Parts: sequence; C-alpha cells; structure tokens
Amino acid sequence: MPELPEVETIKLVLQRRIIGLTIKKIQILSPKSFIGNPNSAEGQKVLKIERFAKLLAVNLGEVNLLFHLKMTGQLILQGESVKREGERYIGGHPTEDMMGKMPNSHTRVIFSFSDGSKLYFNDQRRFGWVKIIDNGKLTIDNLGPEPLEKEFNWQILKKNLLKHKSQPVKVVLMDQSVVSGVGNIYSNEACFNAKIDPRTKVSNLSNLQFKRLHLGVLKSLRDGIAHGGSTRAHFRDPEGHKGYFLDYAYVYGLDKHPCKVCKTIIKKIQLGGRGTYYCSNCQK
DNA sequence: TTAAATGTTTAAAT
DNA sequence: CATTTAAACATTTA
Repeated sequence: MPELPEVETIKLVLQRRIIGLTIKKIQILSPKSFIGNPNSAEGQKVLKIERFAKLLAVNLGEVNLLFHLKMTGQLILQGESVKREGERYIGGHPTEDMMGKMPNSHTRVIFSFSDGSKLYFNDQRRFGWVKIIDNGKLTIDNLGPEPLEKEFNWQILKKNLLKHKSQPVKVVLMDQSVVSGVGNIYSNEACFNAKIDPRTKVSNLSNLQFKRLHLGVLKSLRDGIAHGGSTRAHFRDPEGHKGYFLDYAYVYGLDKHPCKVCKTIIKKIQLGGRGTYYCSNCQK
C-alpha cells in the first residue's frame, strides 16, 4: 500500500536504525524480487536513505538499493536490541503474518547487518522489487513534484492535472507524473478534504477547487505521516496485536458507513478501474 | 465462485 | 496520433 506517507515513515525508521551498519549478507529467496548483483551491496555500509515518490533508496556509496513495495510489499526490521525490547519495526500493508516469525512464506529477501539485525523484505503478490542501481543512475523518470516540498503549490498542481483534462480528478491525482507519491488511498482522502466529487473532470475545476485540492492533498499526506502511515510503520509486538489499518480515514474503505462529518452514507464506485469512495453530501 | 485488494507497465480499443 | 480502458503481474481473503 505503501504510498508516500508509508514509505516516508519507513524511511524515518530506517534512518534511525540502520545508517552506519554494514550489510553482511543478502539472501534472495525469490529471484524475481531482486534485480542486480547482490555482491555489489554485501560488505558495504549504509550511508544515506532517501525517498522518491513511493520509492526508497538506500545508499551504500557506489551503489544503491532501490525498493518499490508495490501493492503488498512490507519491510520488517528486527534487531538484537529491538528483539530484547519485544519490538519490531514494520512498514507496508498490514497482514496477520507480519507479526509472526521471520522469515515466513512471503519473505523474498533477507538483509543481515553487522550488528546482527535483519531486514526482511516480504511481498505476498511479488509485484514489488529491490534493485541494485549505480549511484550515478539514480534518477527516476516521469516523477512529478514532491508534494511536501515548499515549491509545490496549487498552480503547479493545476498545470499538471490539466495534462488529462477530460479525466476524473481522482484518477489524475494518482498519476505519478502529476504529483509524486499519491495512490488510491490518499487520492480518495484528498478529494474528501477538498470537498470535491472524485468524478469531476479536471477541466471543470475552478481555481478555488484547485486551491482546495492542493491543501487537501497536503492534509491527507500529513495526516498519514502523523499516524505513522496508514499501516503503522512501527509496532510493539509482544503478543502480536493487529495493526489498525486506516482508522483515521474519512472515506477510504468506508462504504456503507456514515460520513464522519455529516452522517451521509459513504458511496463506493469504480473510477479508472479502482475503488473510489466519497460522501455525496460533503463532496459536490 | 467471483470480485477486489495498497501500483505500475504494456497492450488494446476508441 | 492521442487518449482511454483493460489486462497483466500473483496471491489471498471476503
């Protein structure tokens, strides 16, 4: 699920825990999930961790480990000190088995660090991947502006959205070349925040609505990060309670539930082939 | 049994 | 040719 807030939260956790550690060993359990030669990463020290849209780049000097978790990817960090505290750091769409023993049947790659801690890349559907990328080649094509950077304003959002003027606004928001890191969850939430019907064609939006949408995107992403990502990127795991998925959402996954603002029943429709949730009273 | 699920790319249809 | 829709990827759960 990892959209921007989830990946950002994973980044913050990893920056705190694995920078300065050396990768001792990389075990590839699913060849499809690892692209490149793992030898070039083994023995290297983690220097820097960055996020680009939904991608995570772990810099090892000459090379980077570039992660894309796609739909069901998870990163689970279990360290020696972490284990003693009965704690584990996780990021990704929550499932029962991510609280259990590692590795498990969905573990695709295991990174072992110099201090004994391990990072597990789990991915049920195997859409996600880890790639070795030379440092000079770490540019990702077709990425729009990072919404949390101050250069991002409503005029830029408007200009980029207008690349697909006849499309519903909710669909265009998910286009990574329009704005980086917004996926299905936050696109739904952003439209709710902006009080805009997700079906509205981009060409029919007023400047006022573009402004509201700009703020709505920011609010949804910031709320997501404030909640540790919609998936709870770190988790205290003595007995394995369930991560609470999206308790804070206004509309995503809440069809047939009353709107948290006006009690109108949330509707679910299909837009661009994706589940789309909205309140017909709040969003017009 | 069918449908849907956090994402992206590619092919097919309009 | 540009734009839009569907399919594909793989697996599980409702």
